[in-house]
Amino acid sequence: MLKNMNFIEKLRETGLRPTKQRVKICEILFNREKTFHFTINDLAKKISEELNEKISLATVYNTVHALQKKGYLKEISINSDKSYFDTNTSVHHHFYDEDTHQLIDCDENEIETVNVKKNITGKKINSVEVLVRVASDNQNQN
Amino acid sequence: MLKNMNFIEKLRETGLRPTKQRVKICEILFNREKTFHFTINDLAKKISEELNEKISLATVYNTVHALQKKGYLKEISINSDKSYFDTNTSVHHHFYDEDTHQLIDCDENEIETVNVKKNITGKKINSVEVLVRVASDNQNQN
DNA sequence: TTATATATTATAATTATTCTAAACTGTTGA
DNA sequence: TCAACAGTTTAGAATAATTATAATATATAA
Repeated sequence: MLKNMNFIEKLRETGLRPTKQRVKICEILFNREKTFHFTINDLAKKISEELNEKISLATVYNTVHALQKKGYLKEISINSDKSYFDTNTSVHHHFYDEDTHQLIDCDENEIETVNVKKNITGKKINSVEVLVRVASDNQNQN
Repeated sequence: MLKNMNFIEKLRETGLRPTKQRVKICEILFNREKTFHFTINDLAKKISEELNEKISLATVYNTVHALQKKGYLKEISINSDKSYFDTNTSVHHHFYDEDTHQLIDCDENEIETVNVKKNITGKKINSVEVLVRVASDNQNQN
């Protein structure tokens, strides 16, 4: 999805009814310049900040999963304890800052194409993704 | 840790009291040829199969986390819904079979060294790991 | 052997997520 | 326009995974 898109039309095209909750969630997720990495909790917090009427947590889960299933959101696994979603749904690589727990997208040219030599018979490769974990260079860290 | 190691001594050296629960868990985890990928659930099940007396689930969590903190186990994130541990603690790459939910270690030579060009000021790279997702090549899959 | 710190245990508490069933809303077509 | 229907939202219950608690047990050092 894209910034300033007509979300009502886009949702309808996608086969999702454009309810006011869904439209609002789409505005929060996709009306921005940069990709957005978030947990359900982050999103719920943002909704309650930006909205007068609240959206039920169950609806937030439903909508995020619906958007994911339709290919507008992608789940990223970093920790087992948190489920991150990414508005950038292309196959791409990430930096993960272990100090701030921030996730940063890599541009295509920032990591060279990964050469996979192994082959598993009867299986095709769906994706090849790199996670680069970084942390403070400071020696005095804990 | 290594197969057929004296776990009592090894635990003591590591600064962990060699209780009979910990020794038993080490035997299950490390007395094997190949690396072991498991969830806490897998491990708890294996314990109850191989052992007459049971080990409390809290102890299983405590022990796995203690071994992880000491560097004998490594956590692998694939899905948010399951927490996998790996007895291979080196930086290495994985194949994940999306059909069977099996995790497979890559040998060093099976994926070429990943060339990371991006640099984040003040941060050092802790690890660079690749996850290759594979699935059945069959067209008739769901 | 005894004192002490650490570990285990059952159970309770917490957290994230999913389920449920009733109320509500968007869409279709008469 | 409006009725009917399917899809959606909602609060709250249910579930699952994990962590906390506090009493009991054990390993270790003196």
